Amino acid sequence: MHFQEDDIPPYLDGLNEAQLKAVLQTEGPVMIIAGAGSGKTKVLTVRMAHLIRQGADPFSILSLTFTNKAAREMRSRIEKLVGPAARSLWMGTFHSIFARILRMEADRLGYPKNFTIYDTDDSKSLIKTIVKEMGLDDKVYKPSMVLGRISSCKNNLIDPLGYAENTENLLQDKNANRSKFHEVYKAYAERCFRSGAMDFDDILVNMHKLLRDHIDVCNKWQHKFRYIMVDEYQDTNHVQYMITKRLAAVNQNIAVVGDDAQSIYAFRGANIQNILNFSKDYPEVKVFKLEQNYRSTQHIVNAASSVIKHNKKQLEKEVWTANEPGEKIRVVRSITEAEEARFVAQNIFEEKNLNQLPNKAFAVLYRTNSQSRAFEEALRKANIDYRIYGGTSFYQRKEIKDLIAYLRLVINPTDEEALKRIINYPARQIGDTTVNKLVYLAGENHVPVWDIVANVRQYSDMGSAALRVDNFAMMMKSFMSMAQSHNAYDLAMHIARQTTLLKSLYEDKTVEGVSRYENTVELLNGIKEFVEDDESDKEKTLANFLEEVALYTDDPKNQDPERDSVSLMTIHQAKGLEYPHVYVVGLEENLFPSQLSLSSRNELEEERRLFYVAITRAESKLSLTCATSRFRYGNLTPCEPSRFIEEVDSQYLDMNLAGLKREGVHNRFDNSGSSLPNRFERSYTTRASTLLKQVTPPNNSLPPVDPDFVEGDMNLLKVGHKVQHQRFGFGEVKEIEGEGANRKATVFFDALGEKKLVLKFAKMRIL
DNA sequence: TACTAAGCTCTTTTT
DNA sequence: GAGCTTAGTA
Repeated sequence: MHFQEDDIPPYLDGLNEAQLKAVLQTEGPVMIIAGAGSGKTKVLTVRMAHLIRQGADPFSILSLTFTNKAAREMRSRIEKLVGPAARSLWMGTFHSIFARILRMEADRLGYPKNFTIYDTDDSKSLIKTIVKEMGLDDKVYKPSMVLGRISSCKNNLIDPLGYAENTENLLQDKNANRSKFHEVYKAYAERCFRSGAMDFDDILVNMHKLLRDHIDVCNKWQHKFRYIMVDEYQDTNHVQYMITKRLAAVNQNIAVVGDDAQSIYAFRGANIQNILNFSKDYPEVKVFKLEQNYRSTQHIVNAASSVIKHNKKQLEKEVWTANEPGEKIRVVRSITEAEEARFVAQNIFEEKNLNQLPNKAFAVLYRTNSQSRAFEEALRKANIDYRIYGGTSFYQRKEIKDLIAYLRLVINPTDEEALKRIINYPARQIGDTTVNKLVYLAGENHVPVWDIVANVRQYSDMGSAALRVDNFAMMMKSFMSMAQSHNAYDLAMHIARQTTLLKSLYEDKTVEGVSRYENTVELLNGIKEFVEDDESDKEKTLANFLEEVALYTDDPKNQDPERDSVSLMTIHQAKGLEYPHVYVVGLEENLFPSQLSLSSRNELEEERRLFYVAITRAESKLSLTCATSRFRYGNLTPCEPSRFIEEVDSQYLDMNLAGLKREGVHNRFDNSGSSLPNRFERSYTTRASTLLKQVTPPNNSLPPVDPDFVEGDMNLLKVGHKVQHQRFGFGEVKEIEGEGANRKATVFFDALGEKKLVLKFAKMRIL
């Protein structure tokens, strides 16, 4: 299709040549290799808008993404282009789209329509139960390890039978002293099926099975989806690859978008070969390369290229930008993570005021979720609003999972994990002994545990416990019948009241108790909103709500676009996002690159791609920060700067800005052997009044804390006292100054080695 | 069966 | 440090 100059529809305005070509090539297989910041999302959304404008039925367009955030972003952008028609698109994550299809076709696979989706906790709990039942050593068969192996089997479409038939697998397991693994896998699969439950991987595996084994169903969906688009194709794993290939087999209109330099999900089975081999699968493929970066300054783009070129495996690609050179990348090294966080918070504060920027212009990116703490604290103290993505989400909280377990059981009584969670919560005198018996009977009779619970007396030889189990069953049955006639909110509220869940949380006036109560109320409000939401065309059933809870793992509180806050997230979550100012923090060897990633899979290249993703999030200003020591597992450990800092071409780096210790960064490269540079003899000050919270009861190796000291009277602290500080470990008081609550102690901490770190601190315990 | 204190283990990224 | 398990007690 060709347009005259003045003929170009307005929605195609502002596309460069490569982007326009990629948009207009709507038929046949298309591969778009899109460098970071090259307008990939723009191309995808405009392409969909273009299809719709050309008369394609939105219901015939399937667009798959990896994260909910990406799906949401894309939906809102398309809505701006084509209006409400965007709602009819089949757009979402692999998991949410396939779950939707599987619900329609569940009977074909022998699953109930209301099948449950097990989250990682459910899966691990089930594995733990199975390992216990089989009498295996739970030190060898650790739930996370077992689940990890099961997951990678599923991602490669190896079922329990196929696994057990492969002698190589069995030999490998035997050598690793886990020869029963295949039996655990088999039991796990059977148990999930019996519970009417799919785990995350099952959603993919079963989707594949559905298309493979049911030709009529496969045919239906193949014809339905005339156009298929896959975002982040470099992150697809084998089963995802097989599904999309099959779905596209009839129309062959498949467009994949990706960047091999941003492949960061090998740990969950992503196969970079999928994108590298795309042209082999579709010889007539049209390839478009988007190489102009519109997002970042020259310094950032060039720095990113200078790092990624250390990787061997990559597609040919030259990312460039016409943007300003911009500022150099700042490198900052602090003493501890707390100081690192304070630096970032203060820097955000200054930049904000200097350049009149909103909070949402800033993002702090880290390798692991646990690193968020220090930054939360620093930002809170600086009075800067922030939001944390990921980590323990709202739906992972105990009180939320408890109430949701009731709802899950109502919808799908065969859900074993939900049943086990609540059968004795709140306590109703049904202990482990009874529960184990029920589960055992279920296994004996090859029925779901609920069947036993609902008919205890038929199976019962358990005396008075039977009465209590029966009462529980009666209560659940009343909820189930109520579900027929009431909406999700009324039912949830009824359950929360009837089970005294709400009341007991309300009566708990501890800080945690209050927050648990508030969370539960919030969940109820969330259900109410879901029920009353007219926007979405989805049915307002409880089953749909539970599906959202299981698959939309991001915190609903984080989705308010109006809220002006600094974003804190892992680099994985930052994929596809961009911010004017970015701080990539915790750049220390063994943390980023991660020790585990290097030792278990030797994935330095993937870690480097992750670093590449991190720095290409920044539009104009980028800071790389690290600490010289960090508390890990409760111990203060020295840290070396990440090798990735070294890999950035130094002409793009500014090592002399605020707080930078150039010689600090150089220390590692000097081979001086010491990880703590001399210049860290400096002082810290904290008010004595913060002490109270920090005094903890003595353990057996320490004498009791002086009660007067607990009262906050610093006068008892004398030179020579041995103290313990929560961050810096053990040390000795060298000097005392000031009076009362303002009294300061200068302490030398031995944890920091020969190099003395002098602190003025009151947050400590006397030994 | 329920509750508490002490002891042990594991630390990555996501749907 | 946190989360979980175990042992001991009510």
